[in-house]
Amino acid sequence: MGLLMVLLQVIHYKAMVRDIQMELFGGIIGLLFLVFGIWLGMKLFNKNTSEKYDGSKLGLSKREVEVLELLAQGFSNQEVADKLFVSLNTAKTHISNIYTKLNVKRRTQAIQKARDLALIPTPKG
Amino acid sequence: MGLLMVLLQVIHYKAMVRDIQMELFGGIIGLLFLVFGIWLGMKLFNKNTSEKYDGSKLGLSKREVEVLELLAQGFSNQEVADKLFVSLNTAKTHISNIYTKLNVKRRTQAIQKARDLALIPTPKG
DNA sequence: ATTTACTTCATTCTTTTGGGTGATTTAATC
DNA sequence: GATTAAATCACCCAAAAGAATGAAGTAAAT
Repeated sequence: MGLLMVLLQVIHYKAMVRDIQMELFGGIIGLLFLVFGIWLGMKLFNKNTSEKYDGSKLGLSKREVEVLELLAQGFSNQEVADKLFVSLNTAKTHISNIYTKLNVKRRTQAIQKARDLALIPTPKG
Repeated sequence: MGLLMVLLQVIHYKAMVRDIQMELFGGIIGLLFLVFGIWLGMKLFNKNTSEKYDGSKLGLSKREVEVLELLAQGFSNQEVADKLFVSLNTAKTHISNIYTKLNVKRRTQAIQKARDLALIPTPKG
């Protein structure tokens, strides 16, 4: 009878341990699903947060590519300046240099060319 | 001894049932995390996926869509006017009306929105 | 016939954009 | 230490773009 009691105790103990493991396991699974969900959400609805676009071929600096992306998002010179925390003059200088390097005359053309050269993300993907 | 065997069988059975329930529970939790993750991913990486628009046409006239296409090709107001054989003033009027109807402030935004609404062909596909 | 929508053009005015030049600072490189 | 590339900002000027009007002709629909 004592042996039986011990046996039952052991079974009970193992069940408890498994419960804890189960909770841990469930938590990990949950986390994995969370990560996967975020990744999936990103893929499905992405606007490409961070991917490097190489402007080196055309001598575009990283700052200029940055400006280019803002132009492509439809911002005015002043808005670009604000978003980069620089003066309007600075923004205009960057933009002018971009036009020269891309060999275009207007911002709409610059946006087109930048997209065409894959210097900036495309609207859809 | 027979009673003991039965007892063990019952315990084992209950553990199995609980295992199944656990798996179900874990699956549900996983799904919830998945949904939450997707939602989070959407929130984090989506910048206005789609904006509800009135009708499919938004009240844009044939001529206005024509102007829109030229804008999207990077032409200046004067160039648009020339291509349509109208005066600069007329082109500007059309363009202004387009901005009003599309509810935008700049031509770059108009181009974007027009593409987004598939009012004009996209550069790629 | 009257209304309605579209297209056309004009004027006036303000804002934005673009071109050109030059200067300063900083970081990296030689 | 000198050179170089970036990034920053300023000033001036001209052109383009945009906002807000009004108006006139035309074609289609009611």
